[in-house]
Amino acid sequence: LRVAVKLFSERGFRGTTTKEIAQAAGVSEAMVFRHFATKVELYAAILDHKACSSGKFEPAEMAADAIKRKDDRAVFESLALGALNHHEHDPEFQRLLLHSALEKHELAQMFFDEFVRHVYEFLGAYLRQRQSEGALIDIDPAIVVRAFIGMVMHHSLNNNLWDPNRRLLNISNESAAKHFTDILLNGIRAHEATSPAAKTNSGKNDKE
Amino acid sequence: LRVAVKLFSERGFRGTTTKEIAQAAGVSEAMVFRHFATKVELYAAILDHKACSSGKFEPAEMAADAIKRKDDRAVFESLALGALNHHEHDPEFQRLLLHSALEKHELAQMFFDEFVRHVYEFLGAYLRQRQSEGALIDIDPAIVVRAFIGMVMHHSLNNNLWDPNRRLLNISNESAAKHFTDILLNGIRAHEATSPAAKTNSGKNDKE
DNA sequence: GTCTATAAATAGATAGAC
DNA sequence: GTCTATCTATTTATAGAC
Repeated sequence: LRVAVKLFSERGFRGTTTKEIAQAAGVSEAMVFRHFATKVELYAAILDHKACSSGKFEPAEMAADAIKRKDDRAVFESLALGALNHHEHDPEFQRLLLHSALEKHELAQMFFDEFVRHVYEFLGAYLRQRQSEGALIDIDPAIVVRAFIGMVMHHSLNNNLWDPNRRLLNISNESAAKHFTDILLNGIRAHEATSPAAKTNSGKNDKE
Repeated sequence: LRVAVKLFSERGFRGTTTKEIAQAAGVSEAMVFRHFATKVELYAAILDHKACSSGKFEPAEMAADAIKRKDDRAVFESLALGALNHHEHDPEFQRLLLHSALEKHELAQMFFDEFVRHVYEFLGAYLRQRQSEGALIDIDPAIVVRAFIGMVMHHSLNNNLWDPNRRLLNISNESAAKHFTDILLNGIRAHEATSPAAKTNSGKNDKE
């Protein structure tokens, strides 16, 4: 049951045997096939369950308050923190999703179509509104969403997959969410605002 | 041979059978075991070869010129474009790497330790230098590297894995590299520079 | 070098007793 | 519900002829 999730997330569908699942669960292999007619049925049930429980992570609701206040920083920071915490609390989900995406299971596509597309539309609409208000520069909102989700997801991927000991970067989710938001909104260039007179004396960077 | 790379990248190690490889290559299964004693030996040879050929993608060299000129934009843009083109030209590599990372093959860890760590040190050093010169804000360089690599890698991952038809975002690698660099360096907020008098009249965002 | 045939182990799945 | 025993197909790997 729960142990099947763990094994599938670690070794993928084809890499996990029904015998291993039964053994790890402390029952006989026959028991597995009592509850699920086939191995794929078991896998589908797991992906289904995970996909549903990930629905709990509702971006629109999490950021609803910040959006009403038009607090760009809070919008992105709360979404990033929510995603990072979600991935840290349930690292199996990301592994399961990656495995099923690589193995081209339909559930991965379903997740993408329903969840990811939703985020793009949702955040894209907000960005368009803020652009029309002159608060944000003129740039394809989809690129902004791609960039921000990239920062967040890649950070989770590093923590869960590549660098679990966090040798390259070891920061709290709060700090990561804050810094990613800072970068997205303000970039990393030293702003002229901090030294107002410097605006014209940096001829090196021709484009501002 | 070449066909084994394709199959392994599509279905992973355990998901690919020696029979399939032989069949796809147009030879008998026995031939596979003539050239490679075991299946893992074949897989290791492939990962080894891919790891080496990815060494061709040398970040330090690609951006050397831009670094000498201290052209931040060119540094990041050239690295991003190089990575995006590399992934587009050889999508199998990213899939192979992900599969081996999920399956915890040592080659994935090796790639991370040697290549990724290298990029962090290399870009981190450059960022530190630019910070000391006052060109960039005071932020942990590792976070900046994580954010930028995140944008680039996640974009490639979307193109190769999640959204190969590019329904959510369909832009050229050149455009993606440019926009990611823009965001990293300047953020997406409308700058006061474009309307100089506006500096104090936006009391909404308390922190600048 | 290449094949057919086959061994040995393991996979998913079922039968039937308790 | 749970088990042991077993079946069938597949998978890795080998033997030996051409």
